[in-house]
Amino acid sequence: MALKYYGMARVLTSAPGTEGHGRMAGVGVTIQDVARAAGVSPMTVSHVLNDHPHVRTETRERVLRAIAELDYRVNVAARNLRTGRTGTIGLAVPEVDRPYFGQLAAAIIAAAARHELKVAIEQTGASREGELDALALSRHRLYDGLILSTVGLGSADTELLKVDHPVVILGERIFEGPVDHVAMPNAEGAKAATAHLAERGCRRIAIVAGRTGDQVDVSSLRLAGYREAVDEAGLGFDPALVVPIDALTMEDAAAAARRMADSGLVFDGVFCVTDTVAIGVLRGLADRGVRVPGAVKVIGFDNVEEGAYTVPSLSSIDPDHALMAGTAVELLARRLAEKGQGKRPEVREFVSRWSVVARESTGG
Amino acid sequence: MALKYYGMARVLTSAPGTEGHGRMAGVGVTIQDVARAAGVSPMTVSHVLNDHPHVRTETRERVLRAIAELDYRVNVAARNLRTGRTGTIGLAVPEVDRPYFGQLAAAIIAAAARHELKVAIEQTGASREGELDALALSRHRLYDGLILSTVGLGSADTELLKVDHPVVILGERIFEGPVDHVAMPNAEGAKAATAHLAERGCRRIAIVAGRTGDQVDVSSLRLAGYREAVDEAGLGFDPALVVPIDALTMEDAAAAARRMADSGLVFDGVFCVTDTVAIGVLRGLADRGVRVPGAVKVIGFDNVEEGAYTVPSLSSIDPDHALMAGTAVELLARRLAEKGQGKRPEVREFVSRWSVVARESTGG
DNA sequence: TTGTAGGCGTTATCAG
DNA sequence: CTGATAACGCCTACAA
Repeated sequence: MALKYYGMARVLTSAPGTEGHGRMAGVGVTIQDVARAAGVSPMTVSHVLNDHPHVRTETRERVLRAIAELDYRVNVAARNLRTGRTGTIGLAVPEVDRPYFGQLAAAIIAAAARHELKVAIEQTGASREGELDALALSRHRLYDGLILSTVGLGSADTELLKVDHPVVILGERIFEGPVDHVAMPNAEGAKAATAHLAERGCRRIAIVAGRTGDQVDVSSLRLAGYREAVDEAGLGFDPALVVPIDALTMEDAAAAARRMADSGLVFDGVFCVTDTVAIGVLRGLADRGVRVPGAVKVIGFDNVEEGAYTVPSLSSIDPDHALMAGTAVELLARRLAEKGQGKRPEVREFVSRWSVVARESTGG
Repeated sequence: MALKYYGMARVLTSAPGTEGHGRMAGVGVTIQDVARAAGVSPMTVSHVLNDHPHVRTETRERVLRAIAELDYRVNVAARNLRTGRTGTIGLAVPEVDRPYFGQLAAAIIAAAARHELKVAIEQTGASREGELDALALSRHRLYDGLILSTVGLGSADTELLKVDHPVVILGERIFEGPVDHVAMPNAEGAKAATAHLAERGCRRIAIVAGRTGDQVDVSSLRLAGYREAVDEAGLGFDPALVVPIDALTMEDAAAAARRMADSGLVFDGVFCVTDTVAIGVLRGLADRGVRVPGAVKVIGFDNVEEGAYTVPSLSSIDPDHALMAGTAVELLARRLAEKGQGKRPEVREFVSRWSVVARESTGG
């Protein structure tokens, strides 16, 4: 279907300019050099660098001047070694190129900045090993702590989470885990989404979800909410309306929707376990000429930004990302502060709030 | 338009389990401890760690056993300090939550992994200061090198790029810059996109672009390509068809499209400077009941994954992200290898290839 | 094949 | 208010 013409790649190289790359400022300048230039001891420079209070203003200014002149930069590695901290937290997500995780990462970065923490993003590839790798990395003292957006780890892996640095699990809930976690209102949100479809008149509501294994993955948790809502609405649960897909991607979702339409399955509503899935479903239904919301109503979960711009625009459950991100960072920062104070307080769990965002896809 | 109901957030805390968080393995274990346990010198352990060849297999095994038993982890900070390298490159992008940059980041991470490099993602907020910050950070020796996706820096800032670590500029082209860069085929791609619209019968082709300032920003470069195509197709350039938006976001783009429809502007094709913009435009046109591709044809630039799933699906220019990402990392890795060898070879420039991806939005 | 000495650049501690 | 001393944990260079 997609037609392509090609243009050529090209590589150009140019000779080094005569302006020359002379001496680069700031290379290898140490705190010692600054101290010498300012006529003080290295310690004093360090004090200035770290905003210690007991430095005469005049001395401080002399030091700052020397720093500027020499274009001095602290060597972070040395500081990290000495202090045992890096000022960086890790964020492990399945894939940065999925809208939801991209938006989550942005929110976490913003929240971390408020705590003067930097964020390094790891990709776990949505696999158990990837997640374990991320855990290992922070054990290498690369990060002061880790925010882990799990999908691969299950309740069975709780032992592995007993590491010596703070970890906050984000997204799913690992029951009885030994670490803090920030969870989505998975069941409640899914229930609300499904109920919303029922209110809008749907009687045969399908759910498109990932294959459910462990009971703590998104799909299982949201499927549970779906079932509750279906029961409460008195619609009766029909297994044929549960449509499994291999990966929660637009591609798989679109294919599933086409199959649903082709198979003659009767349905007038679809709860998609994720907005990404919903976008795929919208596309799949369009491929078969199924009108949304006329013939079928669709709702997703995550309230991804793109959802406001699809045609029709996508109804969704908003789990308040900013709140989740902020809380995750907050919990981690608190643990970091507790470090060394020997405190070993209770495990904290935060379940975010949710809201139904009704847009065109449910006849909003 | 968007209706909301709310659910409540809740915080649960549980007492610390009696299973206890006893002694955590691996805390503060150093190479010395391992050496002692294995009955060798610390150096031997280091040799094993770094896969040096001259270690007897039996010794190596003894060491590995000790490492496993003590759950030893190298202290990365110490290693970095000693070696002067971090094994991490920085990637500075405007925002991770824009589809294009998320997908770019994923590609870079994959490419870097092939060179055994880790990637730390910085957000510059699409501002000049943000980009300068990223440059400064790597000067702090936090990263071995930096891939910088510029939008804020202009030709005037080339001086600032003369830093002591490798930098590769990605995306736009900074003319005569002293650093390597990987550029998009901006003008050529834009020209091809516009020509594609003309071939499909469009006579009044509009362009939605950011306000053009410096001549090296995406919008200016792509606008230039647009003009060329319009000229070559003999359509005549009409300034009224150049629609400026403040930010290259879906929101601004949708608003612009609505204004275009409302104002009575006559147009039958739209070249959007970016896929994100195009998605917004599709939405804006839908808001006004303008049929795509019936009444107006639309094409974007970037070939973002989402484009295949919009309704109608979005035609675009594919600049081959994987190739660009791979090349950027390749160039950086080469510079890293050259480091210390005193080589100061010519500046390299790579312009990616492009292809037209024709989908429904241009009547594909 | 293994081990010894020394220092990478910084800051905690404590003394002046 | 300022500074001397001593690590932090590892690896390069060389010696045994």
